[in-house]
Parts: sequence; C-alpha cells; structure tokens
Amino acid sequence: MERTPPHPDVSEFDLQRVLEALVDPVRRSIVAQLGSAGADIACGGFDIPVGKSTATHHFKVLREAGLIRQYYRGTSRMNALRRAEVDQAFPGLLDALTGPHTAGSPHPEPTVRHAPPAGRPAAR
Amino acid sequence: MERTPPHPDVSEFDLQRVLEALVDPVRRSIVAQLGSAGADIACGGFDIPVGKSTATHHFKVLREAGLIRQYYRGTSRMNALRRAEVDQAFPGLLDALTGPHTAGSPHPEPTVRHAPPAGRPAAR
DNA sequence: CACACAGTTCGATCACCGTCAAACTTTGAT
DNA sequence: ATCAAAGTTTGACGGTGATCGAACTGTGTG
Repeated sequence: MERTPPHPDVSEFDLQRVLEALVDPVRRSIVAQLGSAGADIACGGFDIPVGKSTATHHFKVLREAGLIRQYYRGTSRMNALRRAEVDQAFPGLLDALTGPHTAGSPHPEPTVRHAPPAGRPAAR
Repeated sequence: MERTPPHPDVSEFDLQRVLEALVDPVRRSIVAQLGSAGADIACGGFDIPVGKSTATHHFKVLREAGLIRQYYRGTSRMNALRRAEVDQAFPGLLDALTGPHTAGSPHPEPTVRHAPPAGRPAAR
C-alpha cells in the first residue's frame, strides 16, 4: 500500500490553494501548533475540535496545498510544517498568519461558523 | 444625504474576517488593483468579471473587514485601500498577498488598468 | 495469531457564499 | 422636470465545503 501520499513541489504551490487552506480556523490552528511546537506531530497529537474523519480531511487539504509534509512512523502519521518551502513561495505569509501576535485580532474565539458545538449538534 | 457606510476601527480588525475577505480571487484582485494604482477607484472602475450587484457585495465584504474605505464622490462610490491600518494590524499580510509576485499563483495580473484619476480626497 | 490502535474511506447532510436579474434610489446633467 | 448614470437591495439558486458516524484497512504488540 501507499505509504507516502503525494506532495506538491514548491514550483507547484498555488496562492489560491494555500489561502483556501489557511482560511479555515481549524487548519490554521494545525499550522500554528506545528509552528510553535518546532517538531513534527502525529495526526492524533493535535488539539482540534473535530472528529477523526474531519481531521483527515483537513490534513489532506493542508498537504495538497503544500503546507505540510506527511509520513508514516509506525502506525502514526506524522505531520511536518514545510516552512522553508512555503516561505520561499510566499515570503512573509506564514509569519503574518501564524506569527507571534497576529495583532489586532486578540480573539482566541474559534469563530466557529460551521462547526457544531462538540457536544450535541441536536439537529443538522 | 451623505451616505457613509460603517467602517470598523483598527482595533476591531479580525484576522479571520480579513482572510475570508482575501480568499476570494475577485476581492483579492480589487485590493491588488487598489494597491498598484496608488489611487482611489470608483466601484465601476475595476476590472472584475462580475455583475454590479455582485460587485456591491464584494465591496461590502472588503469594507466590513476593514480593508477598504468607501466614500461618495458625486454619483460614484470611491474605494480607498486602508493600507497603513491593515499593515498595522497584520504586518506583512498585504505584501504577502498582493505583493510584487506572489509566486506560484497563476494570476493574469490584468495590466494595471488605470482607473479614472480621481481627485485627492486625502484624509483617512 | 489476535487484538488494539491510528487513521482512511464513504455517504449523507447542512450552511454558507458567490452569482445573477430585476426593481429601486440617489445624484448630477440637460 | 426629465433623463441618465452609478450603485444598492432583494430574492432566488447552485456549488462547494465542513462535518459526522460507521465501516474498513494497515501496523505493531502481547
């Protein structure tokens, strides 16, 4: 079976795709966690408010945009931030989005637009 | 009746909202055109592939995100890029998104269609 | 081997967003 | 006063994407 999923080359990076990936709060959180951790993290090691299947979807979007690199280690799928390559393609973007501050938006609020509260969606 | 729509203050800028505004190619194009023109542009002076009502919608989104400032001038509604304020809230973001190249993004970059040289409303 | 673990695939649902056309409003010019 | 120009408002519509649960697959460990 395929052990390593397809990753785009730096020359294939597309701004539109990268933005569509980073506009989602959950995905931006993943990238931020990878950035501040300074180390690779397994899919299950992130603090995100969604189920496993949804998480898989988010990782796929990030990978296909070129923001992260995925590889297997045992039964775990590890995720690495492709910082150098993203910086090369879009200088300043990551810093502006996951920077230490992102001043002006002191909103820890999830800004949940779609996500039903983890508890009881009740009706959908 | 001097119709001046509501504009958010810099302190109210929200990264999520700004990103949602800039993820749309049409809106990013509007911002890019404003940036490269270096002058304010009337709603009808942009090179965008959508109808008037849709354009109105896009301008509203940009304005509510704090990216542009709108004011009337005769029957025309002028649009000004709030560059300084956006830069203050999110340093590097505009440069990264509408910067010189934005490599990897297949953006035709519509030959700097110079808008009708509006006067100098100054202020902002 | 057998089981638990980590993640993927699939199908369905639901919200939101971008889009348009038509009717309306406001302002400037004739 | 009329007309034209420039946007806005409204209502409808379709597509896309985020989400979930359930079933499934591959991998290491006991």
